[in-house]
Amino acid sequence: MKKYFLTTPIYYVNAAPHIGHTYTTIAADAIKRLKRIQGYDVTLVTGTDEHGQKIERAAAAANKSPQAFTDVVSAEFRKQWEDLGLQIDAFQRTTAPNHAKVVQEFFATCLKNGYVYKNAYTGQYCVSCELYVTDAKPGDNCPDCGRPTETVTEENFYFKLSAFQDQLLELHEKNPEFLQPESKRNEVLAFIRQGLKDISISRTTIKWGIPVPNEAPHVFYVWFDALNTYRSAVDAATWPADLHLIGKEIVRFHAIFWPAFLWAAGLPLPKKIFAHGWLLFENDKMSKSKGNIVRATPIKNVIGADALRYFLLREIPFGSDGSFSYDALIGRYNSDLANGLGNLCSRTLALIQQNCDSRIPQSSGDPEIAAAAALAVDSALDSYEQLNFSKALETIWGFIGTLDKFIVERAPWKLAKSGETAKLHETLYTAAEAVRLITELVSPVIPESAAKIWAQLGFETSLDSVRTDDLTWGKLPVGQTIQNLAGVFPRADLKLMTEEMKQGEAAELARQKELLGQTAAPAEAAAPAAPPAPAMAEGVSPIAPEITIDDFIKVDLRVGLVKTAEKVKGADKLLHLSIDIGEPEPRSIVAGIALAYQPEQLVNRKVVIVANLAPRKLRGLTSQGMIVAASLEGGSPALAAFIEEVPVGARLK
RNA sequence: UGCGGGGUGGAGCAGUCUGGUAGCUCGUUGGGCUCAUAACCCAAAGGUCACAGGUUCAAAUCCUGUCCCCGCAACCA
Repeated sequence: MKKYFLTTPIYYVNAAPHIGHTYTTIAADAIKRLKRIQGYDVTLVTGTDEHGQKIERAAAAANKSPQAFTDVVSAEFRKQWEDLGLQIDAFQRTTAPNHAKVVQEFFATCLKNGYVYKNAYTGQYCVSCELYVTDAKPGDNCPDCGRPTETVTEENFYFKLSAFQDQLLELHEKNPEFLQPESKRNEVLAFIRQGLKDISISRTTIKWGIPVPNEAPHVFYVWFDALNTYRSAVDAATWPADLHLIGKEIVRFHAIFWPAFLWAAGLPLPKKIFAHGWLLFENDKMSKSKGNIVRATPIKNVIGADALRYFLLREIPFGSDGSFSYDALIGRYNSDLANGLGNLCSRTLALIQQNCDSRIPQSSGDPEIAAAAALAVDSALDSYEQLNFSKALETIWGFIGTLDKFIVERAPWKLAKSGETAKLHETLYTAAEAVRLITELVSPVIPESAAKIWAQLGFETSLDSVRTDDLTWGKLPVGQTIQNLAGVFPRADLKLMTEEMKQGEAAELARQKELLGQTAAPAEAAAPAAPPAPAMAEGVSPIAPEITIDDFIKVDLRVGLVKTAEKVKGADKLLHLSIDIGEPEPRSIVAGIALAYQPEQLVNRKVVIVANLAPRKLRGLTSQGMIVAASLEGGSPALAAFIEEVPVGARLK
């Protein structure tokens, strides 16, 4: 049998899974089911990426060893997929013993082939991103996360990415199918044309990683380690993958690094990489500060996994960014699943129950509907093949509309009264047979519900055994007895369900926090193999670790009076202030508050500043301190102020 | 200021590559039906396709310019 091997990203476990991870994995599961219908022997791999400094830190914050910490979070991912009924064939962890062996052998081969070398490097390193910042000087901030960089000299192993520049260019130029959607391919081509530099693939500053053989204290750095999970999860014969399903943030690593690594090791490349978009919340990026991160479990508990699957795959064109909201989810559920598919099944089966003694009547069905069905099947399969789920579902639902219309036109309830049995039977057979085809077609997207309808149609076989050949008209056995009629998609009450999901969300958040350890580091987004949206929290951000009074007293907070304020040229967010704190000269302070305050609002206002903060240059201006402000939702600041009169220069403690 | 992505009836989107009747879902209004989950069917209202030029027999679609929105970065000590 033909094989099909697909993967999700290997999720970074510095935080618990949220709906962004779920989106990717659900899509992968749907593709798996689809490929099975097409007759493939399908292997779906997912897993967790568990090494690196961020994990070390998150673990430390939770008072756990890295291994214990990742055990917990990894299990959380695995449990999530089980809860949602996803058909995962292999769940691989980067901490798995066999994985380390695969990575080490992979390295040895690259070394032998001359694509790896050792070199000393001094540069500015961002601890948070675990990345060297090129072109940065000491004191500069990380361009990605904005945190200060540290000057680090390190001996690293390097991978000769530069050696593959032409080959990579050719790969992407000649194989437009290799990376989709096309917009991503263009970005990658542009990136390659800029010129590729060799990349560091080991670290000596990190302990929590796979050791480079005989080269302690070197451990492998994220991508050399994580990407190989796709190989270590399966036996050698299963490689290469037919499809890597990824989020758009990790395109570069999959479309540039990974092919180069594989070439260096003399291994075949994956057939295709597909990057889907971000999942936004009501058109906003999900983020901790906005408190709008959503998790799958509460949604599943309230409205069902299939409702979520259907929503994600129908509402969002695969490859584009999409927007999640409770309103849209429930709206889709009611109009498409309850009123559409659910109601069609309900009326069809009820008619058969009432008029045909619950047996599928003798007929070959209406030829026009049969023809429409064939068209719908072809068109839907075609869209599916392009991973265009939304279009495939749109086509199927168009066919559902055709049937509703057909039933009204035929009015079988009238045929029954007037005794037109032959026509009645033809009508009901047509409806039931169409429902069968629809059920098979939607099964990759809503497997649980499709299986229910399947059983109601009287089938005793598993829906998983359906193949493309079955998708032709007339395969519904005449005389088969329909079973246990019950609504598959009861209508949802918008207000009630939204409320329940929000409550469930709050509870789930609390549970996850508990799981990760109360003071878990607010590990943010940009996690290597993780899709959209930052991790963690909503509402109140976690309280920082405990300090002593001695720690606090180190911070010198003073009351200051704003003397002048002006916008910083060429910067949207910065204001340049001079602030009197009783010193001979007012301080020059640059603050990122221009979006919230006009300069004239601030002059003569009393503010609180951190007076003993190391000076720093921002946009060419020296800032000798920092203004204290509450950080509101969306990141906008509100300056601290006093109700009583306070003298300039007074210290806060 | 760069780099992306957008601006299409009340809402959300498709259509733009490959010019030629502006389409879908939801919502609204009127009617129908009663098998079905207050569902389903029919009909109607509602858009100068952001703006301005240009190419063309013909532009939502191609070209030029402008405006606006969103994300990211530069800059939130």
